[in-house]
Amino acid sequence: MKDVAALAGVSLKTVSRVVNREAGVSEELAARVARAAEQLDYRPNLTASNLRRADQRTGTIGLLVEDVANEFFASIHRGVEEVARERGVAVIAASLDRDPALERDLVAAFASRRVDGLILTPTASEQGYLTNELRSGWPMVCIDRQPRGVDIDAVVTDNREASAAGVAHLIAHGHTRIGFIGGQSTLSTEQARFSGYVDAMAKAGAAVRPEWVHHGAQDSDQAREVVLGILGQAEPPSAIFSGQNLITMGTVRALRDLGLEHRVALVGFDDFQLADLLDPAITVVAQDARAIGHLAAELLFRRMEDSDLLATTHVMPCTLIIRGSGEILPA
Amino acid sequence: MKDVAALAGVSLKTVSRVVNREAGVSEELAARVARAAEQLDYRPNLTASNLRRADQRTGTIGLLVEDVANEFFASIHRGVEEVARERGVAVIAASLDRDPALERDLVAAFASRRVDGLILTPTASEQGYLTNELRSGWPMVCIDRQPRGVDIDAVVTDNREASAAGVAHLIAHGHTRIGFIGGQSTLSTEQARFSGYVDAMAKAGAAVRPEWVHHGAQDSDQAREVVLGILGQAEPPSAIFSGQNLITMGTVRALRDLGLEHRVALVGFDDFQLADLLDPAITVVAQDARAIGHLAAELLFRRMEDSDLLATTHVMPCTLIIRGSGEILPA
DNA sequence: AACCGCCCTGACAACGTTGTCTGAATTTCT
DNA sequence: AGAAATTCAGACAACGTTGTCAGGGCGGTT
Repeated sequence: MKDVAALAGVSLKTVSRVVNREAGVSEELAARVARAAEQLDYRPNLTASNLRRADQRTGTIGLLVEDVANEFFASIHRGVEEVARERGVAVIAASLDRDPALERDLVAAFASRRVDGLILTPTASEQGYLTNELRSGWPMVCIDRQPRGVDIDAVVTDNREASAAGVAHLIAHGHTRIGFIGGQSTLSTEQARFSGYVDAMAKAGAAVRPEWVHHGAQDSDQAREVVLGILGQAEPPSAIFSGQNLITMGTVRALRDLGLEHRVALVGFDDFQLADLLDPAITVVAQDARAIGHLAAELLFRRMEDSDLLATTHVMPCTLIIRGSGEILPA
Repeated sequence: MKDVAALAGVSLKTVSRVVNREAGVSEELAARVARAAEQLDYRPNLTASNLRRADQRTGTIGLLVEDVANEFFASIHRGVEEVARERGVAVIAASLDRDPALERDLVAAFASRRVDGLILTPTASEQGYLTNELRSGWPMVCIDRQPRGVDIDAVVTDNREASAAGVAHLIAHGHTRIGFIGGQSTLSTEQARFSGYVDAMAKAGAAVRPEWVHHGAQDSDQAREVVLGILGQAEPPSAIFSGQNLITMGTVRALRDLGLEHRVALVGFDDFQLADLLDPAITVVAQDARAIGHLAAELLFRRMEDSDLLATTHVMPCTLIIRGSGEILPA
């Protein structure tokens, strides 16, 4: 900037004014400065400008998800990006990999970077450590899972009800022997999805058999192993409800391995690409990940403008997509 | 920091020393400062520290891909993140959506943010606009596509050869009537993949029939329409080579629509989830997206340490994954 | 002709941090 | 015991930018 000022023969402040399109610089001078900037290939230093600037905005928001490569979270990322882009805001994203320690580290790292706001997928068992940051007015929105120990805006799905609806769908097709394969059980989503399963089973007077229930599958392969075990029992379930997209994929693989894909019914939580092209096509309870990203970002920006808003929890609708696997009748 | 210094009864510089774990502060004093920082919930301001710091590093790198929600690019993102995380570096990612203007805007935005380096998926027809940035020593690595008009490190696949191998696989199974469905033809990858198709066809003495070739499919749905048109011709091809993952999915849908999925052979470029569970399972020429991300990030960091390195192009291996759809014999 | 006000422009301090240098206290050496 | 070396701490300027304020020129009004 100093060089530009020298070349244009003006003061630093005038260059600053031109760069920021502030009023009160004669056109002629502005053109001269612009030419000089062009010539020197000048790029304003946003980090320095934020340091001094009144609003202290870095034009950056943070996004912490479980895994940027998981299509559910990648779609959320995309949704967030679309809203941020309209405002010229950049998105720093990172994956938490279900590691509670990483959650705190990355939150601290983002705080150091002074991101203007944070969209967080709660991973640790509770988020009390955020109290100070919140009190200082750092805008924050949680997605997918309800935060614990703090009062933050959240965009979630009614996992319990959606899960119950999925299980009820199986029951409506005559199943009572229904297994449940869930992910990491410390996550509120998993707990809620299991509760929904229990609710639906209870309502139908069906027994929840512990040997048909598994918690803590970490990935597709583990889920596959678990399902193989469950279906290998003397009295296997006639249908399975799976708690997450990767688990559903593992379940599909297990059913294929056993040649049971047309005999055992399956409803999965979360949609995934090509679910409709499998044979049978997979019936799922689907969340609209991109919409979740949109809403979370909108809420975050709203909160950045007005920090006094009350924290509210937004429940996103979930839809049951009927495709075939969930309509297989019991033998 | 001022407050921490006051509370601990030391100077600013001493706090700085403790925060940065510089040698030369007595343990006792360091503990006192640490306590004060803890008490005030102090978070160092990384942007301010970068301003003054000698190396001028922001601890941030930029990643520009076509779409963060596309599983190929999401996996690259993940690979980049893994390498960056080891170094405490954050990744700002954004989607270009094949928009050349956006490419320039986002590069400028990242330059303003002073990201330490940039990983770019070239989208515009040429990257000459980067010359100045490069001369100033801004580390940069291109992925997926060869940049044009500038000399930059690149991590690419030998699309031409890989594509030729895929087509040759179809030819080896007796096909000579092979269609090609490609994406946006301004991209070097698309051109190379088409060239590979032409190579393989020529080598086998098979005719490239323009009515079996389509360029510029933008997404899965468009690809589906195109394939429906091509297979509806009086003399349709007996096999299809598709140039990209979304196009392959669209092609699969079209084949299903026509009930031809077991009659018309298909080999796709790029792997995708569940390709092995479709019926038939889809034979693909696969790139290892995560490995591409790893390598690109490694190269970027290497270049950040030593800016005099010669720009080199790294060609990643590609593997033909045989699953069924590519082994369907012509009628 | 003197005054007022407006329009431009620039000087200067400040943002939160770190690099450099200086100095005081302590230890080690002769 | 005195000199030299070492350790630890702080004062100050600087990073690249913007907010504040002061001032110079110019046109219009009385």
